[in-house]
Amino acid sequence: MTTVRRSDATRAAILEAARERFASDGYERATIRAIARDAGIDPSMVMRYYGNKEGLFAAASEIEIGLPDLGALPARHIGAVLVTHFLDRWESDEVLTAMLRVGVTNEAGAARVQEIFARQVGPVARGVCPDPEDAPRRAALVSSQILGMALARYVLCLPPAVEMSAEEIVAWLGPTVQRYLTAEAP
Amino acid sequence: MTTVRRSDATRAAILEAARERFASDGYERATIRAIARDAGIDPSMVMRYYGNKEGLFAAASEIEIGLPDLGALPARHIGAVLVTHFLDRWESDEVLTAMLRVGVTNEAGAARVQEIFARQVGPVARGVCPDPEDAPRRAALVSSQILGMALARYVLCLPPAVEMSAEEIVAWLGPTVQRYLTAEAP
DNA sequence: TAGCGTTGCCAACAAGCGTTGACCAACAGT
DNA sequence: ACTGTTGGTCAACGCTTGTTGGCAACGCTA
Repeated sequence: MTTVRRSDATRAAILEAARERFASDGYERATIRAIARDAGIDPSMVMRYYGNKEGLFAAASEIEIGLPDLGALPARHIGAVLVTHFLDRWESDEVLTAMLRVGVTNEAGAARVQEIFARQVGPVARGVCPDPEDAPRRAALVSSQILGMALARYVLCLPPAVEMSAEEIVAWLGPTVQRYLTAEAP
Repeated sequence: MTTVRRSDATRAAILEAARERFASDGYERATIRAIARDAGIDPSMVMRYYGNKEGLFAAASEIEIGLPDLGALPARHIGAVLVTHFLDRWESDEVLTAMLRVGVTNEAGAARVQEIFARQVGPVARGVCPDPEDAPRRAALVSSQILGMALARYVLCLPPAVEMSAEEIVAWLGPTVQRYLTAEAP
């Protein structure tokens, strides 16, 4: 049983501020002081509730991607569905952007990205690709394209990538992902 | 006329150490003190020769991608050629990895990545895509796939991406890039 | 109303950062 | 041999960082 503590609001405020700062500044430049200021409390509270900076990041990047029911969908459209879903997920909050930014300079962050993508797109690949043995390869290819678009659109902000509509991106990347998943090995 | 200074060796040592540190640690964690230690000199020399940390990074990321003669090649294989070339370039030294790592947390670094990719794959796209007006979009799509693979392989180090051979990667990504460049808009 | 755990602020710590200026040794030109 | 320039070190500066411990106010329970 998990009782409701009086400090739950503060804890949530800290997490929200942390996610924003990690997403926009990366791990090193997102200082505990700035996060505490955003949350309207003292820096020492962050330490009390999350131990240290690493613990704070671990808590802030605790998420569920929540891929939809993969098996029920027609295997023909799996590429477009995957791209759509990740695009939605990326734009719904800042957690994924934070993870990507942190993953580039921080060991724990990289592990987090690795784990999430392996656990989320790995099974999908295993389900639909011709030879289950190279499912990891397929998953990595898919991840490279999805992470690359996220990098270009949300982190580096290449103007054409930012201006494209979600539909356009799905129309372009969908077939790529589809091929990475279902085509015969070249 | 550029005379040869006695300190050129030191300057070069600093640049090499800086590129290594920026590539493996990112902008913030690559400290001037550590770079100077690697180069075997005093931190103050770095300041004397490059002004400040930003100047050092600017000097360390001064590179030429040097795309081969794009027009002379058959437009049918442009995708594979592009992927091969970038893969080579990425593995030949640490400058591109450094730029990618820094570009994620540093404003100037992001601008650098943006500029290099716009100036290098932009013209290629303008030369081969059906409608020159959406060449920037094509270039951004190509960049997203190439940067994404670099991210997965050299920064995040997803195991399958690291283990794939260069030929395999070209065989998979080549057609993608080819399609982004030459296919009719979907 | 007394006691106690919780919530929060404040002040400070040690360490590390980028950066600066004074100072010394070796060289080059006259 | 004298002098100005260059290559380099040393010690320190002001500042920010993550982190810590003490202390005041609050709310609950008896």
